[in-house]
Amino acid sequence: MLNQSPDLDRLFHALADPARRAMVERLSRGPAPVSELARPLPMSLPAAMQHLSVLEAAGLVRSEKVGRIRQCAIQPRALSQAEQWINAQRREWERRLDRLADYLKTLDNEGDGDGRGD
Amino acid sequence: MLNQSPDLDRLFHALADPARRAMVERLSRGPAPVSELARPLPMSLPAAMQHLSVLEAAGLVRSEKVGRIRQCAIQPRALSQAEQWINAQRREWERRLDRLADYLKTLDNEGDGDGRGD
DNA sequence: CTGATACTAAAGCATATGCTTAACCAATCG
DNA sequence: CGATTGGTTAAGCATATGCTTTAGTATCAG
Repeated sequence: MLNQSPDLDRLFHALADPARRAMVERLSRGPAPVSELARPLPMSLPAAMQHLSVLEAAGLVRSEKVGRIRQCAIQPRALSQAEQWINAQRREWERRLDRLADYLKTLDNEGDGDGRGD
Repeated sequence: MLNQSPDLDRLFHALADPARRAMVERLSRGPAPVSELARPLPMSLPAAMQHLSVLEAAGLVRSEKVGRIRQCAIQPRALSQAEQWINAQRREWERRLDRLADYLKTLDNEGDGDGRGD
């Protein structure tokens, strides 16, 4: 029954850390080298690199080495995958609320002594 | 500089596990008792309870004990908080792409010998 | 009452995560 | 050339996570 989705696992896990979200937020404003992503973070450069590799593994960031600096850029598609899952859930419970409303309306039409289905 | 958001931390972390997403997917279709959430999962009931408490801590699920069963229901607001963060990022990089397009257009209007700013 | 059901609480444990420091490599600067 | 900058790798370690089993506590059915 378990709808296995290693993609979503990696994606949400990558977004679950403030340092990694800060990197994504920075990259949403345009490409940047590793050291610029790392500078505002309260940790060593190697630690920041590890966060970056989590983002790359999740497909959220792509990077390319030019000279001795590594330019990083956001990969918008990955983010929309997460959004799609969330939207799917919302559609589902909205559908359910609609059905519930219909049902209550039906009760309202049929019986008139007691409209409470609680 | 780090935009601290323990809410988003908990939220995305809660969604980063297939068992927990399966619970959310089930609850999107309507309320359910703990044991029904746990049944399809390849783990013991206590393990499932721990996942459930992660979902509750993230505000994704609310539960109430009635008699000896605990009824669980999804809490749609939490999900939209995650969605909002994702949307904010998208707006940001779309804005950036727009600015970039404008800039390129400007170059196209001004100079006509060489339109490459690369 | 007795026993089954549904959940809960606690202890223990294997593995994963998130950092650190130290050492290293490659590109650029003086 | 040697020194500096930007990045990378590896080892080590403290803590967190994700389960397990065991042992409960209420609730409800008969």
